[in-house]
Amino acid sequence: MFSTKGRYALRVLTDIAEQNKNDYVPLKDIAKRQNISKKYLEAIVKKLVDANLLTGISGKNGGYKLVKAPSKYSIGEILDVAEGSIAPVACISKDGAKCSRKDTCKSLPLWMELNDIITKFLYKKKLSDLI
Amino acid sequence: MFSTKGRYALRVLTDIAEQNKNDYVPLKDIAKRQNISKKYLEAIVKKLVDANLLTGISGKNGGYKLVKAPSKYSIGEILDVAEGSIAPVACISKDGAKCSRKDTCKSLPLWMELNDIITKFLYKKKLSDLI
DNA sequence: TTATTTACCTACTAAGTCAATAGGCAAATA
DNA sequence: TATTTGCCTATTGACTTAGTAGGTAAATAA
Repeated sequence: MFSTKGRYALRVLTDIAEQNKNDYVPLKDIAKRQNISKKYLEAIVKKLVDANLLTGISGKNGGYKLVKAPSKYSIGEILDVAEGSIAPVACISKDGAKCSRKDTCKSLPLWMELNDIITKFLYKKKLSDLI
Repeated sequence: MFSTKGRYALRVLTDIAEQNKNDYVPLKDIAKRQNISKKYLEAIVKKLVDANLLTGISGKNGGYKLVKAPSKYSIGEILDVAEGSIAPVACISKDGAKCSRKDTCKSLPLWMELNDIITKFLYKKKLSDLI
C-alpha cells in the first residue's frame, strides 16, 4: 500500500509543474499550497533530488525545479524513488532476492506477473497525465 | 506490499488443497510442512474460517478443510480476507472513503485505475492456478 | 472413562515503520 | 549584512508486523 511518501511526492511534482516553468519553487510555498508539513516534505524531496528528478538551489529566490518536461516523468519512477520500491511483495524488491523459498515457491510466478502488470501501468502513466 | 498474512494464507490453502480432499488437515501438520509458526498461523486461519473460506473441527482427526473446489477460490478474495484490504492506497480501501481531498485530488483517478487493474487480475487468478 | 488430540481464545512483546516535529548549519541573494 | 532558502541529524508517539505464551473447549481413540 502506497504511503504518504509516494503520494506527497506526486503532489510536490504536480505542484511544481503547475508553477511558472522557469522559476525555482520554494518548498515553503509548496507546503502551504498542499497543506503538508514542510519539514516532512524535505525528506521526500531529498530523495527526488538524489535520484535526479528535481534540482534545488539555496538562497533568496531559490527552491526546486523540474529537470525535464512533465511528460517525461513516469509515475512509476517517481513512486519507486519516493517509496523505495513499488514491488507488491518483499521477495521481488531490489534487495529481496535472498528468499530461500525462491526455487520452490508456488506463489512467486503470481507475484512476478502482478509486479509486471503494476510496473507496466505505472511506468506508462506520466506526470503530465495528472495535470 | 503484501505481508505474511496474505502470503501465508495462500500457502495454507494450497497445502490443504494438496492433501487428501476428504480428510481434515491438522494445522500442526501444515505448520510443520510449511515451516511456519503454528501459533501465528492460528490467527490467519481464523480469518479464513470467519470468511467461510475454510471450516475446522476439533478433536482427534480434526483440522481444516476447504469448503469448495480450489478452482472456485479467487486469489483476490483470499488476499482481501487475510490482509484486510488489497487496495493500493488507503483512501480507496473500505473505510477510507473519508479522505477530505477526494473531490480535488489529482491522483485519485490514477489510484482507481490501478486498483481496478490489480483487483481484476487477482480475482481472475484462482487457487487452482497455484497447484 | 480417561488420555490425547485438535481447534479456538486472550494477552503480551520486540522490532520496525509512519508521519511528523525540532533545531540547527550552509549557501545564495537583496 | 540580513534574510531567505536548501540541507542535515536527531527524536517522538502511534501503529503494524511477526511472532510467543498460556490457556480452555470439543471431539475421538484407547
